[in-house]
Amino acid sequence: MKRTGIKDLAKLLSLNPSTISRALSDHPDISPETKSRVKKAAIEFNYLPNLHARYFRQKNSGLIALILPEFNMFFIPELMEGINSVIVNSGYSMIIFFSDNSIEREKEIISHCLSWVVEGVLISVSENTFDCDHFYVLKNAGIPVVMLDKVIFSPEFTSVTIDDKVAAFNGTKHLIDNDKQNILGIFGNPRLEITKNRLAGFKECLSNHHILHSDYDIVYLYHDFMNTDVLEEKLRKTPFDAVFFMSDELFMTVYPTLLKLNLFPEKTSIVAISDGKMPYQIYPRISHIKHSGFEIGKTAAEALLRRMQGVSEIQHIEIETTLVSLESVFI
Amino acid sequence: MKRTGIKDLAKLLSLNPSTISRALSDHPDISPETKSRVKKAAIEFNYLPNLHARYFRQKNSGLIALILPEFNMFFIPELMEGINSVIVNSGYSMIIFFSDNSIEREKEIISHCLSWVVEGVLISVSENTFDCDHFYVLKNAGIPVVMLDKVIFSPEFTSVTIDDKVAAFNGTKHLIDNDKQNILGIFGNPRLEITKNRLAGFKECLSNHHILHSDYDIVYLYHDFMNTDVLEEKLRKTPFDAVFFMSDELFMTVYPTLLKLNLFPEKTSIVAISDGKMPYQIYPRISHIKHSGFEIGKTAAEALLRRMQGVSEIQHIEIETTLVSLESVFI
DNA sequence: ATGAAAGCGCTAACAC
DNA sequence: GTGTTAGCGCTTTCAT
Repeated sequence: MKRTGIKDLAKLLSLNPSTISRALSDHPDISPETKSRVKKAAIEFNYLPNLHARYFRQKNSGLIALILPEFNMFFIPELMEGINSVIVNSGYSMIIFFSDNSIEREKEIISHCLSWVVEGVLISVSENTFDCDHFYVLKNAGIPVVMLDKVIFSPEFTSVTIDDKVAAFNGTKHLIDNDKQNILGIFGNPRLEITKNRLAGFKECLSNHHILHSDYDIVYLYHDFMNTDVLEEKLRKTPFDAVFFMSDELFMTVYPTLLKLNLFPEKTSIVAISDGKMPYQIYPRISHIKHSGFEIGKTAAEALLRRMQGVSEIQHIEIETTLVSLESVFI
Repeated sequence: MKRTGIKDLAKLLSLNPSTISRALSDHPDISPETKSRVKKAAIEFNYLPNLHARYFRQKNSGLIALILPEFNMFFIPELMEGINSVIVNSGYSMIIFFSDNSIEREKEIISHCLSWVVEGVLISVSENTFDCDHFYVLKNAGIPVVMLDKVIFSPEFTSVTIDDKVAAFNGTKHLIDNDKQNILGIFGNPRLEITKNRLAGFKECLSNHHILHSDYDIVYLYHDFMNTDVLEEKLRKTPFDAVFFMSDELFMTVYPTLLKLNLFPEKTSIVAISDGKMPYQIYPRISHIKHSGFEIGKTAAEALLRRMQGVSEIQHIEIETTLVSLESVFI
């Protein structure tokens, strides 16, 4: 069964296709009576616009691309929910790609976005992305880009993150306030902006409290450097009384080791920067610096829509985090 | 800067647009030399096809729609990863929608899919969807539909789930095998196929082991019936020695209550049907029936591609689950 | 092996 | 307030 198009409606109502088109899009020129006739017929004959034809003609696409590096269970769903909450009523649809943490894949996807004539791009960059060079094709094509969560700072592109440095500072401070002195910091890929900033907050807090380097240590765990054996060795040898995790994922990676060594909860206090779900899924619950994936997604999508509407200022937006202190530092 | 189109390349190489088009798509008529000239120029001048124009002309779209009911952190990322793993090399792109568990939203989205001329639909139905009537517009338009995870059984549409009944049976059996007799079953929306089947497996196992109704109980927790107070009352009054959860989400909802009442881990054994991540995020770990969201997504996407390629048989595929027994029933 | 020309469904500039 | 017409970028039939 062939689907009804504007032409078909035009024939049925003895009107010109352009009149149908205008009536359906509430063009002021068209008389109310014609409009209602057309709309009635459209419903009766199940008319649905062909968006490819429309967007092709209009030289846009109604599409917003979301590019994600991976399938992170802690963050992605909330992030997407936030994005969706603003996109759903904007008339845009969301086309989604996964870069699998590969910069090459990321470049391919960006080409694909151009082929799709997307009108805006939300991207959380891959672990192996260290500059924004490959975004310029988008910029040059007039397609706004907003980075979120995993970002590269650049004066040319808007980004939305949490207040990484403050978050790490406050988390570390919470440990110190609870009389912890030997602190182990667990961080991700040190080349990422997100890691640099959280690390800076961590270190600044320690130095503000006159905690010397001999009394803290840092381990980087990421990708091909998931060497938990080394970490285990370290945990066995050094009597850390607290561990700071820069993320949920890292905590979850190390958590089994902490249990295995009987360090948690008795001997070691823990603080993590977290989306606020994980801390309630373990026992005992842990204090954490709560950040909201939903807020990041929402804010980024709003910023993108603004840029798509022509607002040209580049911003770096930081979403505030809050300390959630559960009874004691580790309960 | 105007983007290079086929016409531009044609002018540059003094060839006809149609020759360019054919060369780029490796048409056998075109001479190898012409092909390489064209391809070289395409790269040099950053030619990227306009997919709207192409698909519009070809009367298809290169799009597969994914319709999800909600943002479930336990399942969605794995599911998407499975789907993505097959779609990524198929030349199709994924356009994603969330129904927010509303049947009206679901219908709107289906219209939208038609407007987008999507070539296939993967759908996990909303909690308020009880039949497949609204899928017929897709079927009539020749667009294959594959349901996954949350499905409605229908002879007209393919579906992919886990072996719900067997999974629930085996989970329950594991509790009984560990000498548990007073079992509480926690289930979701009883109108959903998924709940019916898991419930059937649960009950069948109990009846096979001659456990009478006085020795087990069932609580439904879903959506607007998240009455954990009632559940807490029940847990307080009845000395259950085991709880069966039909899903990760339900477990996570009730887990705090179990801790609060000091029932877990000493007094109560737990089994859940789970994606296999959650059990390692709590302490102590729990035995579970492991199902793979990745497998479901992958299998559903494969089935969809097959149907898109013209294979017409409707199937109901069940993905096998396995019991993961952790040391004892609750460790 | 290449060119010419039509047309996918829709919108918008221009008539009247 | 409605009709006429052209054309978005691409593919494809038909012609050469």
